[in-house]
Amino acid sequence: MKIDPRSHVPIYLQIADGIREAVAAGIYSPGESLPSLRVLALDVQVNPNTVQRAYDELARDGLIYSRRGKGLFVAEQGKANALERARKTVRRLFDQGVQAGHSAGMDANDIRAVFQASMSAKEKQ
Amino acid sequence: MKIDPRSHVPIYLQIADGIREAVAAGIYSPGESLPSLRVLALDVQVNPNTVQRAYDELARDGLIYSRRGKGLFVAEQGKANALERARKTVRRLFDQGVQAGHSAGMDANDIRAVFQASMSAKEKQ
Amino acid sequence: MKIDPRSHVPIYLQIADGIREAVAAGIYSPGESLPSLRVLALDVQVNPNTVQRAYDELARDGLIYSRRGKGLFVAEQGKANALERARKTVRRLFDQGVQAGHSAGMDANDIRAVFQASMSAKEKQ
Amino acid sequence: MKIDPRSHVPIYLQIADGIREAVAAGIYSPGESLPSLRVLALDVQVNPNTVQRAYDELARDGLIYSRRGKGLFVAEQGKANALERARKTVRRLFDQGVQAGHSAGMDANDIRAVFQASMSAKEKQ
DNA sequence: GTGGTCTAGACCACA
DNA sequence: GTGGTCTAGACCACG
Repeated sequence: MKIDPRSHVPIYLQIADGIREAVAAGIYSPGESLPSLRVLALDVQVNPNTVQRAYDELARDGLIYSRRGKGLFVAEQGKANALERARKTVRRLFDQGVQAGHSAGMDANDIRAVFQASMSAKEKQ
Repeated sequence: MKIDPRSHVPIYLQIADGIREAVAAGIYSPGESLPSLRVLALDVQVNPNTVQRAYDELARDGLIYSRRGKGLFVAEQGKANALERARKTVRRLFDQGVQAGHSAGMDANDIRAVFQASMSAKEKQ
Repeated sequence: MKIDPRSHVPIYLQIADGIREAVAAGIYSPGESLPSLRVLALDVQVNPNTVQRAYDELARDGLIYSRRGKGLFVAEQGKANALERARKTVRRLFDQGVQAGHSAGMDANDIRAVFQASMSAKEKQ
Repeated sequence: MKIDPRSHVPIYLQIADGIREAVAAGIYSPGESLPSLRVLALDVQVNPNTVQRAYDELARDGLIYSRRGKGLFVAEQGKANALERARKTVRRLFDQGVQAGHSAGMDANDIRAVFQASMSAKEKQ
């Protein structure tokens, strides 16, 4: 997982989003255990409190749950849940972009062109 | 201009973005004067200092300039500047959306479908 | 005289400085009359109050004096006065530049090089 | 850092310039943390908001960056950035001085003499 | 009237 | 503890 400590997006959210995406993409499956607080904290080089906050966020969403003394696990509905949420995130970002372009006087074709450029850039990666 | 005081986006940025879009869309033209600090503050129901910070942001970007005792004016290159910036904002949002979808395991068609939905929703407004 | 309404330097100071330099350079001589408020205001396209403030500034410095009903005149010591002041202004600007360069870790040769560049640029005009 | 509250240069700019020079001179190095808002505010005897505005200025220039909850840090390109900017500041001041002298009828030798005096005065400090 | 700076003090998010 | 935002209200410079 890539963490950018200079980003204005809080680190705990970057971590939570990274895990959400990993679950949605099937990298972690329902029932499977997640990296422990300390392991993940070492991995991404942040304070364990920060990782804790990320896991709290995910638990509140019902994406993961903890079993005392056993660790953290992906919930049964975790993957569907994460996918649904990812789709909403994408939709929200697109809505914002479309709205911003529209407000600035761009027409539908202008906006579509920008989207195509964005898709092409991604495919070339 | 619509301001959402509960948004996580700072009010001063919401105001700055609103003006930027207005300039990009030609609502305010180069050389024209903008609403005074106090007038806009009353209009959007915030403290004049907050409006000033928004105008400050725009002045630093070269979108507007101030003449003490006279008021605030749209810079000559203001419209081009704002359009350019709006385009970049749209592109950044789309890039983020595409990236988020991709990370969550959505394929290009999934992502395109979400974009289409977003465009359709906008057109229906 | 060139006035830049977008400059952060107040217009009345730009006008006062312009006249000071003109007197120092001998464009206006002691005993000679200066353009009237209204004429100068029309010339540089500003409010007569602003020109008045510039003339006030100059009168306080003893560079010019007014004769009621007759107009404004350059004082006897005006040219020497203005030259002395110009020299001080130049010295102050150079002192600031030298100080700024020094504080930023530039050595004497670095600073001299910048000065030479500045002189060369002026000569080429 | 020396702050002159009676100067016409706003306090926040005096602070920003002081930090810029310190970075250019290598007193603070890339990656290193800067004094916290509150500490610096106590140090220079001004309101923390004023210090924040200074840091804001520097962050917008890319000289420093902030990490909420952690502190303020010198950017990787901070030193080069600051040096470049310092050079421009020196050049601007010299240009202004040369221009002022020229407008007042001083010739190149007069102007050079003032510069030499300025350099000598600095060396004697 | 205009914009610009500064203070005091509040509250929030983050680590 | 850190930085970030906002308000209220003061005072100044300018035109």
